[in-house]
Amino acid sequence: MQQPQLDLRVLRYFVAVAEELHFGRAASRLHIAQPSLSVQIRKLEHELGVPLLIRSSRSVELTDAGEVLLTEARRLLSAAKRVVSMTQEAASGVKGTLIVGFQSNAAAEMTPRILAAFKNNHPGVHVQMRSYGFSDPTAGLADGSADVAFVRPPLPEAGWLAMETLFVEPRVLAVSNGSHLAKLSEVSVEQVHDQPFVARNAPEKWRDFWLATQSREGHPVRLGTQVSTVDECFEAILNERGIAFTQASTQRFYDRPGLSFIPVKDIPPSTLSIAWRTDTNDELAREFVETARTLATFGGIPNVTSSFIGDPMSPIV
Amino acid sequence: MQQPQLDLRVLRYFVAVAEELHFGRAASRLHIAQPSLSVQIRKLEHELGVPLLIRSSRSVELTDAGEVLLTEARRLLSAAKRVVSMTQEAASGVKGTLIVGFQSNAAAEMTPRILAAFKNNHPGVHVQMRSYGFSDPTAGLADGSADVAFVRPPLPEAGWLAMETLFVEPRVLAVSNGSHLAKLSEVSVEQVHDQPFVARNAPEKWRDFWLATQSREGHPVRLGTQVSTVDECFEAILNERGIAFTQASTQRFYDRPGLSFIPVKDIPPSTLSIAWRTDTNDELAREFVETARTLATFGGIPNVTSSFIGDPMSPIV
DNA sequence: ATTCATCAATAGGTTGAGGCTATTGGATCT
DNA sequence: AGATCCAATAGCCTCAACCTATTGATGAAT
Repeated sequence: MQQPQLDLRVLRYFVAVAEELHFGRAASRLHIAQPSLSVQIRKLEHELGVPLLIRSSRSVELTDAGEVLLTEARRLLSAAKRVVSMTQEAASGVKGTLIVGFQSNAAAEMTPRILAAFKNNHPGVHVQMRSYGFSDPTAGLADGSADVAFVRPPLPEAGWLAMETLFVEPRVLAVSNGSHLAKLSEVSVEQVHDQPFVARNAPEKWRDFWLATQSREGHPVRLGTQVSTVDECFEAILNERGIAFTQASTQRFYDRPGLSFIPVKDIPPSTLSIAWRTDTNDELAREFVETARTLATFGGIPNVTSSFIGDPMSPIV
Repeated sequence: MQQPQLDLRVLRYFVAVAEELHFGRAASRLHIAQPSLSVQIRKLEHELGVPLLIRSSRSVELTDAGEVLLTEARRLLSAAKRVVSMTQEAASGVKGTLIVGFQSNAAAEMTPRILAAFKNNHPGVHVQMRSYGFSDPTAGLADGSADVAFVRPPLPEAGWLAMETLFVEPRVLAVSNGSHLAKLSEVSVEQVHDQPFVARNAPEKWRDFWLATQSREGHPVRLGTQVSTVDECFEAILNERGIAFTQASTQRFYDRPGLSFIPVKDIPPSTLSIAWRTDTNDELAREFVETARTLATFGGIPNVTSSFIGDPMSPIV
């Protein structure tokens, strides 16, 4: 069976019914007859293969799936409206919108600089940052919900995906202060072979990279809690449900009482890249990448920053 | 004329044409005849009141509006697909998604705590943070693109909007190091009457709050650059295009070489609230608010706490 | 210059999705 | 039991969206 093709009109119908919880009132609000509405809703349920409403001849109520659809339908409908007005605005000269996906601390200290530089060169362009959890290492590129993203390889191979390295930083070990490791000034991977690790709930390749399976010489990993975001990850570590590797910059963004970060001797670093889709030909995305590249090349990462102070951050254009 | 009602099917048609730049090929990809497609696209253009394609008998190309619509249409279509699968998942027991809107530094140091606590109590719920610029002080609540948001009053009055204070913090003055004000350890509003201010590109009430027009005793404001985001704001300040008031926590999140933050004697503080829609009855949003409230009450942040210690910050609603 | 090839637009016919009214049938309240 | 409320069903009708065939415009080739 093929994926059902939603129809916004039907979605509007559904929202009306879900809000009124009464077919008759909803129908009159929509200026159609009640039977037509009943039929449409029934077709919608059939198409989705999911009951959305629990009907009795006395009352109508939403199922759990109905609740979800109500929220999402409203969102989709207002997004649709926005598409219309954005298109109309574009015709009268307004610029566009760029959605920047990221995970955890994005490009660390470089983030605001890149954003500032880009916005400086593109006034009138809306830029929106969106965070993504571990389950999508492409930070929204995969499903098209972001135009450009700060990512950390390895990503799944895909023809439509292009990326460029912005910087590389070491990975460190995050442990709770209660751990006997907390006092060490450095550890090796071997030293933590037997420790339980907090595992990222993510595609295998990416998950394994953060578990550093490559550096364990076949030694199996003891798994602790599964987590989907950085916050959950540190929460788990604080609760002593495991330890984890993370990029060094995390320390500056997520440090909190009870956590220690320890340099690791023999683990490959993490790369922070800027990524985009090659199949969309998005002018704004390209220029964002351009800005990021320039800043990475000449603006450098935190410790290089000082050399950047005398430089008035020359507009890039 | 009423707002045009998009039809996703037509949007798919448009995407096909825009990708192929050829009506015949697009039509065969869509398994319909070329004339039908021509008609539909023409109707779409007419409905939007915007030419999307430049046709000659030899070639087809996109207008600027067409480019925008292509990007947005793709996004909308994949959002629609996601709605379908989310609904279907919901029927088989998976939790939901919560979108948290915010501006600049959200709830400052409290943000990760709230997120961590919420995710801890609701494993399986996807939480996505979305940043918004100054133009929407409701951080996505107004247009339904966020379920719950960290906001800074004053917001426009609206029946569907509810909020609760999480904490209050002083406002400070941000100036470039080059300014003669930079060395002062404190300023009064009167002292900066004649300085040009960076103005937030936002609804009047909000813009005026941040210009502190209330505290200027009728003294008019000299306007500097207009900005839409915090990044732009500080960029403008660095370039000496004006100075600005901002909440104290900004200092800890956006500090960068060249910027100074100065306490202000006689200016009301800024409130950070959690806000949500009352007309959606969103269970997850309610519980997020609950989590935030608990943390604000019992887990307050050290350095901010002092500013509201005397005030038990009675929940509103 | 004339012909040919290509491709979008137009013309005109057909069909089914989505609308309507009238009615049924199940449930609750009196 | 009867009255009332409300969603579902039945059966008809209309028009939007599709089809095929053709036109007309434009660039390339002879």
